[in-house]
Amino acid sequence: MSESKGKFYITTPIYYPSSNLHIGHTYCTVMADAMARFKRLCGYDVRFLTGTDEHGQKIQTIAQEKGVTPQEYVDEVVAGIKELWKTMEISYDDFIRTTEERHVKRVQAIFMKMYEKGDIYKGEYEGMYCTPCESFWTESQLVDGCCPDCGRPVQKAKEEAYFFRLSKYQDRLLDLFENNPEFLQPESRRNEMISFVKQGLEDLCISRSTFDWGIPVPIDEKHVIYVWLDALSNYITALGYPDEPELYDKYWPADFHLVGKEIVRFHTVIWPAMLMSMDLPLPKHVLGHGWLLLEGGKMSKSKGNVVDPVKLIERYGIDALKYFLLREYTFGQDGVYTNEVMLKRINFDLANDLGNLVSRTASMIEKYCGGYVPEAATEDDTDRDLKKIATGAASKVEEQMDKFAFNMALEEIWVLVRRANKYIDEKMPWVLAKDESRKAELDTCMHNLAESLRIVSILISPFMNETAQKIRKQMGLWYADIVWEDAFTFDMMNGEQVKKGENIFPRLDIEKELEELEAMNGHKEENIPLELKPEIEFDDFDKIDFRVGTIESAEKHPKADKLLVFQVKMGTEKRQIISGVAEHFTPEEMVGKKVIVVANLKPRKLRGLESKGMIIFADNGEKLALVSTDAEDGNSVS
RNA sequence: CGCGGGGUAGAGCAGUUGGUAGCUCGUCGGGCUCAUAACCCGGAGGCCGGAGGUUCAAGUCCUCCCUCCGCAACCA
Repeated sequence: MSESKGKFYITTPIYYPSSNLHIGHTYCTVMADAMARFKRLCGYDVRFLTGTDEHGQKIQTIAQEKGVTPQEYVDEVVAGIKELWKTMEISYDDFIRTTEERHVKRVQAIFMKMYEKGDIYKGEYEGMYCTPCESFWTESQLVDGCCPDCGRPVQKAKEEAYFFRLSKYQDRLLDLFENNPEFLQPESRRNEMISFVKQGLEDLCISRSTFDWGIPVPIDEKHVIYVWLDALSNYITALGYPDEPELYDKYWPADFHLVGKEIVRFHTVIWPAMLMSMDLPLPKHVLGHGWLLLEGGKMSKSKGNVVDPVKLIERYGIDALKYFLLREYTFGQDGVYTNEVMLKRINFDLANDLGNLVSRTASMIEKYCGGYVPEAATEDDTDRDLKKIATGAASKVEEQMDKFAFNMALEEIWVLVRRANKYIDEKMPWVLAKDESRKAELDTCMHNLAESLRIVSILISPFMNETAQKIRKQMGLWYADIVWEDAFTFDMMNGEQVKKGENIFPRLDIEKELEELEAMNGHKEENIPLELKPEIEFDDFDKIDFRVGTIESAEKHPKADKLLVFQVKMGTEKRQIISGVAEHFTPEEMVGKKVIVVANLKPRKLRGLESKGMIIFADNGEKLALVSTDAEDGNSVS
């Protein structure tokens, strides 16, 4: 019985169930899971938390569109997420949902703590308001100057709201970043946050009254608490803070918050400030990991290029996917996902190196030793070298895992796998087997290979539990639990019955798999309804006056990279229209083109220049295309 | 002068505190036959984005420039 080396509390973000999760989410969760399993194996008292962030306007809106209650909607999505984690053997200790009673009441308690501290005050929130939707929007959320939901115009409006004195903690936050370089990694993110805080922090609006799918503000039931305040609290409400603090006392502060780079700001500015306000200890580390990108750029649902982890798991197994994600990418940096990269990893590392090693070892022990692991009887330099690498691997893995360098940790294990393959070639057991006088050497060789695989099975178990078990089964180690310390010791095996089984990772025909994966993506069902904005009346449409225009000249906006300034002729009238298309078109190629213009759009200034109207473009989510016509300019379009 | 990160062999990437430039894949040649056409060895292939500077010594430190990518601003 090994005594605990201390506690280890690790978290993933709680995911927003506005749609199904994609491979980017599983990437983060797989890393957290691997770390949790590793620490448990090393003897830490681990707590691994994940969950879902279920409040907010977006959820409410989606539920409305689907004609269900928000609760019904999130229940369904969350069931799917839990199912996915089960399939992936994610070993979380707790799964928190922000709609759970335990969370709701504790967030209210947290709000009151901050309120009593004097850090929350009532003020006025000013923004763009859409009356029919009862929604506030920021300038940047507006689509064509109108409500992004219903497309109707918005007005400036004020409403009562509660604010958190974030500005008060500016200096302490800066101090945190500058004096505790360990707090936020990687360093590039830390630099970003330092400059962000230096720009000055404004107080944060932490209540909303335009929708009600959230946790009510305890002192004012008309308001619900801002989703980020709600969501960030999960890391301590799940531990029972403040009313049942047993787990809290044991595990807080968190050792690691694992988060995506897009939410680093919330976890390293708002969250610590909240904790400071409550006089609670801060998390020890926040790690911002990178994104998995596709060749075209970011993964997003609207582009329809989301990689579905479930399909990959069904086809290649959970361990292959986990191995690939952890081995291929460097923590903290973005990585590019392609099917080909994944297939190559699986084939070269898992099938060729590890799978084949297990296969050849098992079959030789069966063939040369009657299926039982013999004792070592001799030792030469080659044997010593193998043993050295085998027994030294565990501490190298520990070293890399301390840095969250999953890819390097796995690489260290594969140094051993490759060494063992090489060992076979050096020893040439098939030659030894033909010479009765060299039986001792042959035994040693088989013994050492079995030992190497025993150690490999321990080392990979946090990353690929299923595979570890398969190897142990074939090596006759079914009777023993996996114990980390055993990875430091050689010569533990003697007489185990080896039984060659199925190939643990069958070799893939990459060309063929690529085609089939491609086909799976291409074979979308026919006639899937598009995701559209809410239906409009003919009257709404009729309000728009489309006209044909000829672009007479075009130039870059002097003060903005993304804008082009066009002079457009529409029949008798010439006017200036600005479009955010500089990334897609050069000014030169636009001159002379005939385009469709929304001619009666309210004029607006863009970075100092007036734009009267808007030019229509087609957008596939990635690239814009001209919507052109050969009609005469000035013609109306309807 | 908004903030930040990159540019290293055909591709994808490592290169800690400055000391002979590495890994995986591909490619060419060889070995082996226990094994999943797998495994092992060897070769070719780099002005480490460019130009200056510091140093006995620079991929690594400093300055400037070119270029790509995020964020921010902005996309009527």
